[in-house]
Amino acid sequence: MARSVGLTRERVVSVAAELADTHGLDQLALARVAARLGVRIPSLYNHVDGLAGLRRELALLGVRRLTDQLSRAAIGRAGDEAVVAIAGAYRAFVLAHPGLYAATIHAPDPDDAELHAASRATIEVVVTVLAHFRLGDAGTIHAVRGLRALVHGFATLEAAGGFGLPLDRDESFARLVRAFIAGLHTNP
Amino acid sequence: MARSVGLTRERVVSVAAELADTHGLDQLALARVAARLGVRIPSLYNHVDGLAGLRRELALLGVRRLTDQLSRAAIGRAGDEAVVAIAGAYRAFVLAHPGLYAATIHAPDPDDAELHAASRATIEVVVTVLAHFRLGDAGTIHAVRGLRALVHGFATLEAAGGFGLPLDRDESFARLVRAFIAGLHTNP
DNA sequence: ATTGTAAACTAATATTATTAGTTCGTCAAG
DNA sequence: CTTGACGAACTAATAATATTAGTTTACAAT
Repeated sequence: MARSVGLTRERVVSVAAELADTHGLDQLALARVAARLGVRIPSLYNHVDGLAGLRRELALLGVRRLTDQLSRAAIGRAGDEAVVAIAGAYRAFVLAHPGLYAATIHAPDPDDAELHAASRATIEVVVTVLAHFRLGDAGTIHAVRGLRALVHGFATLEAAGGFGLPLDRDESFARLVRAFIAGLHTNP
Repeated sequence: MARSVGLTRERVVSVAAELADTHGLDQLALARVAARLGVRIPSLYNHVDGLAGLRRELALLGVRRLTDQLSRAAIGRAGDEAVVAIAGAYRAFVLAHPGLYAATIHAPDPDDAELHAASRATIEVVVTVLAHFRLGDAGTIHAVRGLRALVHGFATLEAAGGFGLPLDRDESFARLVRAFIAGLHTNP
């Protein structure tokens, strides 16, 4: 029996992310992760601090990947176009990785500096994009909150199957983002 | 030992709703419900179909209470004022009953006619309020989705502690809703 | 009085997470 | 080479949970 099977924290977290995306974050269990890796449950504790620790790792991974996607979407764009791009990228990320994204939402440990820094990096991207609208410090924060709320709300409802009627969801989303952008221009 | 302790489905669901609101829906366990009611776990099965059934009951209760709150908020109001009112009522409901509200989100059983009817009733209130803007059939649905996404997103992020900075959240919300309403007037 | 029903129970099973302690390669120091 | 420390994965045990099966008993209707 191979004593070392090449388990690493990266592999454990990666498999967990896959499972969370396909079966839902609330269905994530160490038992499934271990089974998928061909390993007994306690072995996971050598790489990850239990289920809570694993979920924290997922949150960190999710925030970082989201930041990455938003940054890429904003490259070479500015103003309205950049807002549309990051909104679309955010929505696409939630739909592609619903479990990983869900992990990023739950209120983090206030003492977790690493996770807080990662979250701030995400906000930073949006702040940068919205800075071009010259809304002032407070105005920019209000706008960041609004944009995030709107995209988060749309994407999570969509991922949860919350839009029953057979009407084009892309169109609904585009209209919502357009309306928000219009508001950015008319605000004091 | 009293053989009948006066347990009813209503009491079970009511206690569960309380626990879900205070400790989070994901922390809801039959063990806690039973303990709170001074009863053994299996006794709950006489009134509720296991944990899954209990969560379904919570979803139904949540949707109905939400519809009730939205309806009340819209009474005697129309146009912009009505939109502001139901948006505020929706947000207040999520903040006051985060667990109950969370239960209403998870994708329901497609065969659950009762739950679907209740959901449709909620949508109906919003449709009625937005009908005054004369957006057409499709336009109204897009607007309903947008409003719901925006309020859902803001309130759930807020409830999850997602807005770190010490800037007035009421103001952020008011601006977002105003921008949305402005969009309703300018859209084709 | 009797009998049926329903509510609550005990007991048993399965799944999960967690901790403690064990085994056994591997690798580096002597 | 040998040896000894370390780490990765293990077994075993414990606790919490949900669920099901089968049992008891109060109460109400006949």
